[in-house]
Amino acid sequence: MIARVIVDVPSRATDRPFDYGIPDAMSGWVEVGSRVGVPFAGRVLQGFVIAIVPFAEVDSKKLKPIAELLDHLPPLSPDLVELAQWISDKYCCALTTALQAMIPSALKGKADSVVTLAEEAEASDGRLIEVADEPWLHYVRQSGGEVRLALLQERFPGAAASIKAAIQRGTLEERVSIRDRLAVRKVLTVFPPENPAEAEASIAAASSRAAKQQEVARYMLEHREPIPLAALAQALSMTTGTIRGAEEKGWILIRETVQQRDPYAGRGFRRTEPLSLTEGQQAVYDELAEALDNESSRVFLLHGVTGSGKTEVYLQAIERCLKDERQAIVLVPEIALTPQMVERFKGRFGDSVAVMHSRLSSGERYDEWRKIREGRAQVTVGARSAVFAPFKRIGLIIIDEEHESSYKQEESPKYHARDVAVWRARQHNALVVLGSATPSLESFVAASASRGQEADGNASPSVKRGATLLPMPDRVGGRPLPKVHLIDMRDELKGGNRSMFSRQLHEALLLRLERGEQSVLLLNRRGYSTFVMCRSCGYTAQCPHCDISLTYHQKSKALRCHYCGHAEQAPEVCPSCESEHIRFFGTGTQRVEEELAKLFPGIRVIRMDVDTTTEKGSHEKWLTQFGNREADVLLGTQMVAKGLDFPYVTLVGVIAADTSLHLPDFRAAEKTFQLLTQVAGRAGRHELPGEVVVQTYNPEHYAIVSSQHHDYSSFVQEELKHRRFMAYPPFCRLILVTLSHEQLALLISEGEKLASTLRDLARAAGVKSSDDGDGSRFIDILGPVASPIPRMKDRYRFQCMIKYRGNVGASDLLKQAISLLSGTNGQPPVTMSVDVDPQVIL
DNA sequence: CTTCCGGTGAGT
DNA sequence: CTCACCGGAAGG
Repeated sequence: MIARVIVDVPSRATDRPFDYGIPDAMSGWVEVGSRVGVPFAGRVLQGFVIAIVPFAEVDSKKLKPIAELLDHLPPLSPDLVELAQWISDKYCCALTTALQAMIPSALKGKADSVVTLAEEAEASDGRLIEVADEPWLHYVRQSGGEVRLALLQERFPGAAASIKAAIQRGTLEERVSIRDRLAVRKVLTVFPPENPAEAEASIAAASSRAAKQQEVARYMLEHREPIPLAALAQALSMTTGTIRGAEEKGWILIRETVQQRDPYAGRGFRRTEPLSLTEGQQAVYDELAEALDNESSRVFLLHGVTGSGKTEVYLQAIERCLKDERQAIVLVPEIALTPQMVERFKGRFGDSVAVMHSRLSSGERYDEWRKIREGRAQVTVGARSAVFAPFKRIGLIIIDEEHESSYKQEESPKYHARDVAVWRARQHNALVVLGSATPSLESFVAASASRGQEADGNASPSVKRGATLLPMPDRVGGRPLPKVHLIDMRDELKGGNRSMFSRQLHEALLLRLERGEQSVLLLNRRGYSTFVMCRSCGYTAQCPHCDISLTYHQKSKALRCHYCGHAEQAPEVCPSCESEHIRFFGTGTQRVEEELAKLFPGIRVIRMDVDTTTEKGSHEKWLTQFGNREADVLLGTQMVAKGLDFPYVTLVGVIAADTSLHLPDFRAAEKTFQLLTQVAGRAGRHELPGEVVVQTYNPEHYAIVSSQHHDYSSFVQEELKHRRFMAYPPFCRLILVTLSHEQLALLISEGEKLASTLRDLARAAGVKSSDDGDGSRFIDILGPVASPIPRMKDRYRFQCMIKYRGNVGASDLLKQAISLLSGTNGQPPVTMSVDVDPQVIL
């Protein structure tokens, strides 16, 4: 049989299967989804088997055998391979890129050479025959005649030529293989003896000299449970030597065992029982349960206001799914994946939960992944990439806060977890449940269309239909949504208040301090940043490699570029006009913190932003402190808006609601509405009633007014009008192509070429190029224009936007156009990055 | 994306 | 005749 392999070279030329023979020793082990090492262009590369076929496409002379099989259990299953193919097609990326995205990074092996000293090189007296006095040769001999080539090169940097010569001559034999970045963690573990009766007799017969060793043996006979060597030594306060002594006498066993890194080890999760559901929850649950029983793939949009108890519905639906021996995936936005959230799932489903998020080390993530792969977990809670969890039989995929833009991956493969989930669910006849208090317009339109309640008569036919809307309009326990006060900051200024706190917010904060209640303050950070500006000439510090302002880091007193990492010393005087009035504007949150300290002496503030949460576990630490009421105010950026649930929070303040409103992104209003609604939902979730104060300069804007009244549907009506008028999603779809090159002129001409080729192809396919507003199909190619960041890492950037509606084969046209581009004779080629359904247009 | 290979031209 | 360098094609 022949294995068709995708090699790990992410370029267009190699993005196709290559055939390899399966050696007899591996037959039966190599499967679709296996990870293998294969010879390719004179080296060994990692690859994935995507098919096993009886005949090769090339003649057998060219065919080479697979060099090695990298795992016992294939890391991917045939359904994931199929999914990868869909992703590579839909999101225009190399198949290997999609495949790689599905496995933990610990498994991304790189080729590594091991050199062995050939036997002929040694004479009978042990002296080396060929090159006697090379120091590296002695080193190889000392290491048992075998050593990693990389290590040898590292130890003997000057010996490259002589090592190479030795390999060519055959003195050294080179063997190439793929080494994983990380193996399972092994630990020495003590076991009770195989034959307890025999051991017991032997212990009794032993002299009193080995008292300590006898103690070890008796302990193991009594407890019976395997225990890590180090832990036992500590428990009995002795050294491991004593325990090893007991092993030598045959009283106990010491073996290497695979240790599971459990990031949540030693943390007790209080077991919870299903709560009784409210009427609203029950109705939703019933519908999900029935759909689960039908075992056909469906998509539900669970539109529940904040505090309506969506999580309990998820938990019970999962329970139902598990009873049926099917597994469940829960996706949560990265920043909402708080210990609180994890606790709810661990508390209900215990050890059968695997947790996956970016704050785990790569080893921890690998172990959680294996827990799923080996069938020891039935539920996974994780960020975006958990949609690829290697379960065998998925019954349910839940996407909480489905509107979050973090479900879109910004690097290749630029997939949207929501779309991947829908596709994967179809493979498994599983349900997708999209949950949100503020659904994305795309999902909402898809769900309304299927219900026959047209959200808009002209909703695009390209919008996927067939989602079922499940509304949950009431909060659990009949608690009212918090009252939202809009404060017009223009009036504050007129009234002579130049502080960043309105009088009302000031008073509200004071009241919480008096009552000992807590407040959450949100700084809508987009628009603020930490930059340097000269107050006399207006100079701002720019990155020399990217067209972007440098950010100021207070700790290191340095200026840094976010995009390329360039760093320089912060200047003392303006480099342009030599004025001393150069100012460093700190993060917005820093400024707010300072002002709070000034206005409310003794106030305890926890500040959460990129500066204070980069350290591992810091995020968690702050939230625990706040939960323990060790602070009065939790101040932060978007991360304080999501998923937090603290009973003593009765005030939410939004310092400036509109900083995100006027960004040049068609989703600006939607993002603002979502953020305000989410953060308002943090107040008054328990017994104490909540209050929200929103400061704004645009109190009439529909996004702000709708959020004041918690009125999703009027926001949607208004926003859909704008989107339709401007022909933006969900009334069309977008593909953003970014081109970059060192040379501006070449970049522009290549960009023009791409755009005109695309236009020609579209015309030839008979698709009209403008939107008639009647919902019919069209494809429009905009640009090329300079990207929002026109230069990054010394490369200029231009972009084309493809806007289309209906089944026009847009990505096929694009792929065709890219392949038609005639090289750049002599110059390095223009790099192109394709973003299908981009979330951030900025 | 690397590596290989054949072609060229300068150097021994 | 050898060697370094380059550009283009192939990689199973």
